[in-house]
Amino acid sequence: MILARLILGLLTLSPMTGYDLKRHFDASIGHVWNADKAQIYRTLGQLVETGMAVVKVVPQENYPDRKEHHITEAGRGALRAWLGAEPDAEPAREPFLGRVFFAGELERDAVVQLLQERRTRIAAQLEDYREQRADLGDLEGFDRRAYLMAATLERSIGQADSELKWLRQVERNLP
Amino acid sequence: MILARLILGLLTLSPMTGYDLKRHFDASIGHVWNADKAQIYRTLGQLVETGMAVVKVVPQENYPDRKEHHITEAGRGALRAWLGAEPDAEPAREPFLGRVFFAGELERDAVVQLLQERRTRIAAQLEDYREQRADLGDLEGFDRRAYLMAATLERSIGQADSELKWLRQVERNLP
DNA sequence: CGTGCCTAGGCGACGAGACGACTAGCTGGT
DNA sequence: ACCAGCTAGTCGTCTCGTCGCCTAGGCACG
Repeated sequence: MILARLILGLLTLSPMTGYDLKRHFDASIGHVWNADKAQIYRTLGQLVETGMAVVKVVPQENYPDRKEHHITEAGRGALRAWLGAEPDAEPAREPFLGRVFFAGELERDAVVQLLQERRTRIAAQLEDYREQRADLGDLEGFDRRAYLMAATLERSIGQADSELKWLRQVERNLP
Repeated sequence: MILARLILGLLTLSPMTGYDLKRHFDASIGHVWNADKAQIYRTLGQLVETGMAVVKVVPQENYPDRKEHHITEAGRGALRAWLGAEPDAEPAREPFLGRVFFAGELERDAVVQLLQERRTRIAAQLEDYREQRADLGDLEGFDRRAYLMAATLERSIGQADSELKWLRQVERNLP
């Protein structure tokens, strides 16, 4: 369900093919959600079936035809309804914390290694986010739409940043 | 897969029934992972099939029999192997950020409301985590096992805390 | 006396997501 | 000349997780 909403959201930016969508998931909203391409195409099919989007085939030279998916008024309505609706509870799912929770089973060295590997991983991610953020420039003068999109990136940055601090602290104090 | 590991981890603390496990998921590791009870029972079945755990039926007076699941040596080995293994990439999945990302479709007031609702939600969660944390007391003198478990809770607290800060900032600066 | 909740466990169906394979023409590099 | 990679899309299978419903005895409340 959520994937359908995110796709509708992306279609408000511009009409897209499944392929275009996949690239957006890998790039612009990769820090929020990621999707399997098979899943994307299936969901696009459902959106068309339920009248949320319509397909326009655009032939190209030297490349496969583009099946452009355009959002319909019904689709826009459904998107707005979702955005304004009661958010349903998000169950916690933090695989890494799961490891840490039971890492007492390991030797101390192994725990330290676990934490350090995570640290390099998150640091790399943070670096990536910061680059994306830098590409956006100063938020002053952004309209609400652009501001909110950039804000989600800042949240991901803040998140990575606070995890790094936590990791360092745990490493320092680990008995 | 991950659920199997978490269950094995819990079984190292003490033998448990599916029912016991469900309560642990709702309480102690609720901030890390949550699981459907049907899923728990199914996974327990698999663990027994693959020799990771064995069942001991304990009759009770006035209550249904307890099917206690005890972790085996093979189970302990599998758990340690998992804890030490390469963590696989965790795709980002933040439904709320998904909303915010496209919230530009809404009126300004509706966005503010969205942010505020989230804020009360997270604040309540934070309160809950803080209570759990207070129940644990001072970390000084904890062994590694207990320290790491408490550390995951602190991570969840830090996470909620940094989200609250972000929410306030976004509300303030929202164009 | 009935209603609802607690303990304990189970079943079946469904949707979401992950993974891999396959088609097909064009482009760029060695 | 050949292999790799990009654009674009399709299919099938599998696992994971969710949801709802069911059994069944004991307990407390009103």
